[in-house]
Amino acid sequence: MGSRSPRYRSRSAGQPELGWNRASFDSRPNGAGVSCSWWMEELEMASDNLERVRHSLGHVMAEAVLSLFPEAKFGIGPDIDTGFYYDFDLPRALTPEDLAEVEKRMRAILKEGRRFQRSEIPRDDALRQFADQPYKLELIHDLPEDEAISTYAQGRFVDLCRGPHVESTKEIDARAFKLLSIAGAYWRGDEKRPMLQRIYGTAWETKDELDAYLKRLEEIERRDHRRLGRELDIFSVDPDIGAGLILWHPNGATIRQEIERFWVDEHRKRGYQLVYTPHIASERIYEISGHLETYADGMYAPMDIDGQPYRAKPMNCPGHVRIFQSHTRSYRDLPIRLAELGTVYRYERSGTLHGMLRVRGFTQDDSHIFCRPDQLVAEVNGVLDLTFFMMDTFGYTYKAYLATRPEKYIGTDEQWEFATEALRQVLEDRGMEYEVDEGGGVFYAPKIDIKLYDAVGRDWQGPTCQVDLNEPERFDITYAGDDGQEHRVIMVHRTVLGSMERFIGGLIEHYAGAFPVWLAPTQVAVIPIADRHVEYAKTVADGLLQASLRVRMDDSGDRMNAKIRKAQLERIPYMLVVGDREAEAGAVAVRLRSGEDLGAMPVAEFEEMALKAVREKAQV
RNA sequence: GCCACCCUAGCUCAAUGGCAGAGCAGACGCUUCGUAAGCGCCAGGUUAUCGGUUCAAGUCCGAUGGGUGGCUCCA
Repeated sequence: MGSRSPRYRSRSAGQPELGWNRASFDSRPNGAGVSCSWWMEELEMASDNLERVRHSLGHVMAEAVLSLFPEAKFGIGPDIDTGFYYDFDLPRALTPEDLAEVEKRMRAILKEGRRFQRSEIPRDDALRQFADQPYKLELIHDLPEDEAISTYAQGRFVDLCRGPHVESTKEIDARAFKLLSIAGAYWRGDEKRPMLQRIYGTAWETKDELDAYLKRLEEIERRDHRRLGRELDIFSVDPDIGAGLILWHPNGATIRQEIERFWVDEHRKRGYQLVYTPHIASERIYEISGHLETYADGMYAPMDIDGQPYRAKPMNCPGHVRIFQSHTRSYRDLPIRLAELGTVYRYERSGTLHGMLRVRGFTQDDSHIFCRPDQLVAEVNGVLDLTFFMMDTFGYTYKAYLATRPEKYIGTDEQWEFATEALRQVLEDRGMEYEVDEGGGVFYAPKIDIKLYDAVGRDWQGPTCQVDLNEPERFDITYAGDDGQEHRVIMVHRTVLGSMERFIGGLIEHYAGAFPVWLAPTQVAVIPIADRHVEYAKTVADGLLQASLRVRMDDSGDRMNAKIRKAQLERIPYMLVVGDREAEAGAVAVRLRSGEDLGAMPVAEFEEMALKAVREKAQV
């Protein structure tokens, strides 16, 4: 693909973008019983009133902080999806104890039943009134000359603010908010400017809603892929290997191999050709591609090979382009779809690294489709077919966005028009609901982005499909048309999973560690009740192993109950308990990780059932 | 990278500046058990690393590495 990767909105960044969810959560580790997302609706229903409550609480918090720190300087304090925050410049760092004290003072203020009073004041008065508040002064200076400047007063405390607010603090349920965390935040998001201290709070209409939200945060913590990754022995990160570099343990490697196998099969079926490209390349290729110009910050320093600078590969596209260009291509050859599970290395600032979700080396499921203009619509359609098929398989729901030309862009208006319309046509023809993300494209490409919603209703940046307007020019990629002339190739970049690291990290949370049978590192645990059953258990396990099931037989000295508990904690889909009765009958007693007891059945019957679940990639 | 905080056994956590401990996991022994933890015993540590203050540092100070929550940025 081109010089910039698709925009990703990290769900791990910022306060979790979560709404309140009615679904009750099962605290057991298999995560059974978590139902899907009402939360989006809940968010949309979040009334104007709730926004006013949240914003008003921001002011109340500001007053509480001021009473604690008379020298406090104020930044901004808006309401957000789940509450509010306010940025302060304070003489010292805040501690968790301060948070408790601020919260206490807020409750006292709420109790007083303050009225919020709006005033519109002349600019000069505003400048005078906030003379000792440099950040507020800056905000005032940036307001248009003709715009009225308004302030809100709640008793003695006055803040520059557009509003609106509740009438009185009596409208706020003092039990329905909570201060959550302290974080650094640059003034106006600019890292060259001072770093302020931000206090995040969450606020709801009622205490029940607050409790539901806090419970939801706990559920999300239980699903955290870093925690489950360690507990389920899926991956680790070792400081001596390096931050942001993932070690895939056998369990993680099994999951990854199954997904990669699935991915390879589906791509072959759909006419993709698989390729491999090297992990390092001469700098020359990145001069041609333009990455050295536009992506240098994301690339590692050059290494010297025989006096020539080489770089770790940050993108797969140049290699794919060169494979395409290794022959002259005729219009009859197109489309050519090159795909690679291509490992790339990109510099990420240390503070942004996060488990498997944000790393410095990762494997993209990358593909570049080289086609003629008249093939573009069909190709994009094919990409979406594949995309939705795979996302359905993993049980994600999704929403499509058409991202159009941004302010800064390269290429001609005609190119943008052509490419954007092709994408739009595909979405229209499919009768899909989609939103237009005006100006949300990358500088070299319009694109279709798919946002995924997981089992607890969180959104993730998912598949993306871009019509690259940069590299065909830079590399001068052409084919011979039926007129014997050279024509410019259309190049589609697309990824379905994104990267194996991020996708599987997300899957861990989506499934809460309880992978469907086809992905489960161990699919079957055979549990002999007493030592005399071990021999029979071995026979059963061997048989299933020969049938290509991933089986483990537990011949430890533990009691059956303990063996079951261990298997449960590992989220093993099937537990086969074998005792005298089963050995006698050539049967196994099947327990599912949901706790359901299917009773005894012949081994052959179980084998068939399990293989069917694998084959169908059943969501159990 | 920046701000704040954190780093004690594989994991989760104790220990006023004064003898480094527990539970789980692990090894071993006993128990042979019918759907989520049987009992006992043993082992496990240069308290992330390096340096400093102190009679004495897990504890106080500094640096480095790593992590957490954010900011910024992204697959």
